[in-house]
Amino acid sequence: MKKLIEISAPDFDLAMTLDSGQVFHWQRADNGFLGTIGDLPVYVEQRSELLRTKVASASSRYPGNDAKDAHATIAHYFALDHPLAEICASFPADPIMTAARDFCRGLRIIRQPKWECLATFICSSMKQLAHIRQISAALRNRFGDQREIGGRVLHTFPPAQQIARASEKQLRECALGYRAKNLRATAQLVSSGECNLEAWSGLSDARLREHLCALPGVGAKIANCVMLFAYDRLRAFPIDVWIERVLRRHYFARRKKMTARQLHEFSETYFGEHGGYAQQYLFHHARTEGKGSMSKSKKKNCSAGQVVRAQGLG
DNA sequence: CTCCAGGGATGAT
DNA sequence: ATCATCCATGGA
Repeated sequence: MKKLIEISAPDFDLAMTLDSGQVFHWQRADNGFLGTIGDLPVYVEQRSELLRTKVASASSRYPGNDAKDAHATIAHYFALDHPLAEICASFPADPIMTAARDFCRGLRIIRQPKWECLATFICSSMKQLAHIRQISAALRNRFGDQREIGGRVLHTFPPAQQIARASEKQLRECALGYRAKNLRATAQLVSSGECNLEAWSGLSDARLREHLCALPGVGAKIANCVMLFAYDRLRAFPIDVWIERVLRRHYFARRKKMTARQLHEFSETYFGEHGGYAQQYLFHHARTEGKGSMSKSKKKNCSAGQVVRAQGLG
């Protein structure tokens, strides 16, 4: 049996959110998406400002059921409580940011389970989205628990304990390559209790980043992704090659010799208290715009005209 | 500071 | 069918 739950979701674009490179396991099904939220298998589709969701009912994980619990779980996961209008209003008003903001209307930074997010982004290093999806699916299928919904089988993301006792060879069979060692080592730190991801919620941004960067396979970029996508640190500003390109091309077109350090300092101050949202919008816009008819050379010519003036920053 | 391994999908020829 | 390109971390 399934339970149908409707959730009011104004100012939300489900498909864009799930396709913006922050989460990698949702699969299209019927008119919506199938995936897990922690232990809970979920089907979700969007009808304008309404989410129609189905969850397996009478599950042992939801004793006494409650659609109410599932409703809260789903609304929290998709961060429907983030004040999107305020967040967008806090962005700097330059042309690049404004274009990204208009393009990404309804895109939200979701709240992922901490271990799942950390593990997935350790696997993401030097990989493209399509490939990260495959790694995530392979790990789930091999090490996760089965959950059934609507006659389909999904898999939960395997707990740290499960990854910790897998062999490096088994992990490499999930196409992890050199990341297998890092993922396994981090899983062991987490499952042993030496690193308590939940307890880190209480740390300041700077301390949290330090703790994350101390884990094998985690550098500044991945630490910022985990802070943004799992710890609700909306200021965290991950800089990958796409964002670096955006910054150099549009914000520093005239200054050739910006070091990575200078770019970090600029992005931390310039984009403000919701810099992570700004980053996600710039990222998704840059990756998605003109996918289709426009050739590369045309794209280049197009964007060359839109250089943001230095504005006395940095 | 610079250089580079690493590996599989995806795009170009 | 082969070749080039994409990419974060960590160590030399």
